[in-house]
Amino acid sequence: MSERRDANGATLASDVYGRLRYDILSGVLPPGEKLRVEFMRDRYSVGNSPIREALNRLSSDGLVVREDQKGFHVANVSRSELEELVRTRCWLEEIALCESIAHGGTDWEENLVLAFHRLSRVPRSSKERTYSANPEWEALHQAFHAALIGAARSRWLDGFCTQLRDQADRYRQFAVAASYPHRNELDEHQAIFEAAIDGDSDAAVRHLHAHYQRTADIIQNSESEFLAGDAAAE
Amino acid sequence: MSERRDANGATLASDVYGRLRYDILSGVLPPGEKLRVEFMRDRYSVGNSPIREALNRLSSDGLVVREDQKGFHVANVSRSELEELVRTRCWLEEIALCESIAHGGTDWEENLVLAFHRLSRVPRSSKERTYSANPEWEALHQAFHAALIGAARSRWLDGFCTQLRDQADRYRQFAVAASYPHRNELDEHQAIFEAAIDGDSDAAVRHLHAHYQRTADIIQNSESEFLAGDAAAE
DNA sequence: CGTCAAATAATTTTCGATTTTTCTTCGAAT
DNA sequence: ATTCGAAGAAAAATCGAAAATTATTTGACG
Repeated sequence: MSERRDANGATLASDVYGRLRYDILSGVLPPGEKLRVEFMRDRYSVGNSPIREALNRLSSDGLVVREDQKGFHVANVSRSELEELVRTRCWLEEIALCESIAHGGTDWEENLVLAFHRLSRVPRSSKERTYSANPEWEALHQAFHAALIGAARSRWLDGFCTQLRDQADRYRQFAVAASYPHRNELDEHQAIFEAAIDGDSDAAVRHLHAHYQRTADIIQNSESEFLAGDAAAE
Repeated sequence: MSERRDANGATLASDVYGRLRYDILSGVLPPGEKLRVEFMRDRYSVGNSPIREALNRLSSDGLVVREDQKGFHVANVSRSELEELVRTRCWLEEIALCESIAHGGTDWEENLVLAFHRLSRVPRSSKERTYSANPEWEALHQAFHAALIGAARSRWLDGFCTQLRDQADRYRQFAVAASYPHRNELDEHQAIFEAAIDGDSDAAVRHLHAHYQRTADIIQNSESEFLAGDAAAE
C-alpha cells in the first residue's frame, strides 16, 4: 500500500531525521562536517524537502548548526563546551532524580530494577580485550539512565535531559575506547541504582554526579582529533 | 540586489519563523489552531518550503505540534501543563539565578541595574484604567528576566530558560487583563532585583518563585476559553 | 434508520527545476 | 607580488506542480 515509506508509519522527513540523528550521535558524521543538501540527497535517497526538514529539526535540537544562506553543518565539539554540557546535565538530572525518588511510585521502581538488571547482563564491549561498540549495551545504558529520572513530573525536564544525554553520548563516542577495560561502569551504575532504590537522594545524586564527572574526565584527557584546539571551534 | 528578503539579512524561512513565533506567542494564532500550509502561504506570502521549514523548527521548540501525515497545529494549553511549566521554570531559573549571583561580574550587575531601571519607567498597560498590551513593557519585562539569569555559565540552561519563558509568556496573554490594575508587578520585580544585587540568593529565589507562582495563580483562576476543559487537551 | 465501503475532496508530503546567494577562480591594475 | 573586482561555478533557498495520504461525502445494503 505504502510505496515510499522507509521504516514504520512515518514521513520521509521523519525517517531521515532519525537516521541522520543516529549518524551524528554515533560519530559517522563527525563534528563540523558540512552537510550539503545534494550529498545528503544521495546518501539518504530522498528529495530536497525531507532533507531540509530533518536538518531544520536537528538544528533546533542542537545537533546541527544552521547558518542562513550558508547551509548546515554538524555541531562542533570542544573541551569547554563539554564542561558546560556536563555541568548543565548534572544540574538538571539532580532535580529529575530527586523528584523521581520523592514521587516515583511502584512503576518507576520496578522499571528501574528491570533496567538495571538488563544492563548488568550485557557486556560493555562486543569484543573481549579491545573495545568495540556494543549497540545492545548502548541502548540499555540509555534506558537505565532514562529510568532513573523517569518519574520527574515534567515533560519539559524530561525533554531537556534527553537532549543533554544525546549530546553527552556523542562526546562519549570520541573517547570510550580509551577507558576500556580499566573502568568498571557496572559498579558505578550499581551505586546510583541502590541509592535511588533506597530513597537516599543525597547519595544517589553524589554517585550520579561522580559517574558523569568520571566520564567527562576521560574524554577531556583523551586525545581525540575533534577536541584538538579548543576556543577555535565555532 | 536582494529582491525577496523581507526583513534583515535572513532567509524567508527564518523570517516566517520569527513572524509565526510572534503570532503564536501573542495569541493571534490561538492554541490548537490548525496550521494548514495553504492558509499559511497566503498569510505570509511565501511558498511551500519556507513555511514548512519554519513549522518544523517551531515544532522542536514546542510551540507547534507536528503529526506525521496530519500536519501542524499550535500547541495546546491546559491547567495541568501550566503547572508543569511553572514548576520546571522555577527549578531551572533557580539554578540560573544562583549561578548568576555567584559568578556574575560587573557586566551582569550593571546590565541588571539598567534593565530594572528601564522596566520601572514604562507603564504596564498602554491605557490607564483598562488593560491594553504595551509592547514596550513586554520587551523590557523579557529583558529584565533575561538579565537576572544572564550570567549562568551555560548556553544550554540559557536556551532552556528562554524556551520556558516563551511558553509562559503565551499563557500570560490569556489572563493578564484579569489582574490589572490590582497587581503591583513593579514591587515584585524590585524585590527580586534588590535581593539579586545584594547577593542574597535565598531571598532572590524566594521572590522569583513567588512572582511566577502569583502569575500562575492568576492564570489558573481565570476563565480563559482555552483553559476550559483540561485533561482533554491532547 | 444506521452502517459500511467506494468515490471524491481536501490536505500533507515530496519532487525536480528555477532563482538567488555565496564561494572560487582568474586576470588586470597598482 | 598583492589586491581588487568581474566572471564563472557551486551551493542554498525557493517555487509550483505531482504524488501520496487522510478526511469527507455519497449511496447501496441490511
